[in-house]
Amino acid sequence: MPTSPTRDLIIEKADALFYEGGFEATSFADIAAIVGISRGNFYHHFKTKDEILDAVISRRMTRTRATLEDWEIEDERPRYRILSFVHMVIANQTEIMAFGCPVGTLCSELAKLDHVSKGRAADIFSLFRDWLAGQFRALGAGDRADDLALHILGWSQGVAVLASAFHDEAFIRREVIGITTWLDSLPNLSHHN
Amino acid sequence: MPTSPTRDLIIEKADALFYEGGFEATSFADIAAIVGISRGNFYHHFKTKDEILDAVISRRMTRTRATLEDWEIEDERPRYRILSFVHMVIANQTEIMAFGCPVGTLCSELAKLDHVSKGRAADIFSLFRDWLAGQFRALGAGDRADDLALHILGWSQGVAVLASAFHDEAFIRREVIGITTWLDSLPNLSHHN
DNA sequence: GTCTATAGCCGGATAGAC
DNA sequence: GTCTATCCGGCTATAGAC
Repeated sequence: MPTSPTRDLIIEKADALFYEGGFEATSFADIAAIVGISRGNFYHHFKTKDEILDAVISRRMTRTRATLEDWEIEDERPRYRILSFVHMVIANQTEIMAFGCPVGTLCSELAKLDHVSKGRAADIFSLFRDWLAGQFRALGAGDRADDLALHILGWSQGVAVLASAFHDEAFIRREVIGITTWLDSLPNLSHHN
Repeated sequence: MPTSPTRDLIIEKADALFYEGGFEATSFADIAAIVGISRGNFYHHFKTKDEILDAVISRRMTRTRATLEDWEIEDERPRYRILSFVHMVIANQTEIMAFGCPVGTLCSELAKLDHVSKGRAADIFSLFRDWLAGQFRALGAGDRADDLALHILGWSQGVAVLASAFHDEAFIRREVIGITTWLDSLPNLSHHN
């Protein structure tokens, strides 16, 4: 896969525009205008709009992996690693209240479009899911680890959807406290990690 | 507001198409084709696409109110009324796994489009929210009633998002059991209603 | 690698006959 | 109330000059 500064800039700007305005509603002209190139030049880098989407998803996958690694480096205790995930909804609350979760809303849109890349979008969710399951396993959750991972992933998605619909910061904070309490109350898991 | 069989049919079909394919991705031609009328005739009933969206949201509001009334008639015990809400995600699991929640996905899309009707879409959520809060008040939740309503609404939204991303029926069932258990474990609430 | 110009299509919206 | 015909604009995508 070729790489160039212009290409990278296109992907970066497209990523933001797809998040803020949706994939379908974002046109080549929109991206070209923000990047500062002509529409014609665009096609030197990407032949179709789907190719850009693919590159955007790949970018998000790479960045997600990097974030997960950062969280692992920041704290070796699984409980705090999981809380790093949970606190994302507070760290990004302004964007979430405006545009929802970038992963959840992309999956929802691509599902309705029945787009070929809808599975790849869900793969971003899987990165979080598998990583969270790993942390729950480290906490001694055993076979329940994946269920717990899915549960906390879904919880955060619900927070994002309602935060966007109601623009309610207090709700976000309450739910984050709720998740933290839930985490500490899990039976048979160590409360000291 | 005028009413006619054709107009009603347009709204009904548009409602389904907006849900299954998204608002923006659904064209006048798509709706006209399914309704069985010409595009020109369309404009006799609706002057703009936004007018159709408005009518669709109104239809959903009306139908939601009717559903809430049905749940009240079916059982006078608040706990079972709340469970009627919760079991929607199982009753509609096929559609939810394919297209997500009709309310949540519409709110997400309109938020990104910064559409004038995004607030009206969120009003559908408010119908559920206020009704649920009423049930929690009847359970003796007092000031916490609205928080609990938002919590369970968000929970169901998270289930819908992940059910659609992962197409996982077992996950839906587990979460419904989880909500039921949570409901029964709420402190200071009667467990017999 | 970047540009201009343009093709070709489909979107929403309108006019006017029947 | 329903139709056909049509306009206009924006969209994706292409061709070809520089």
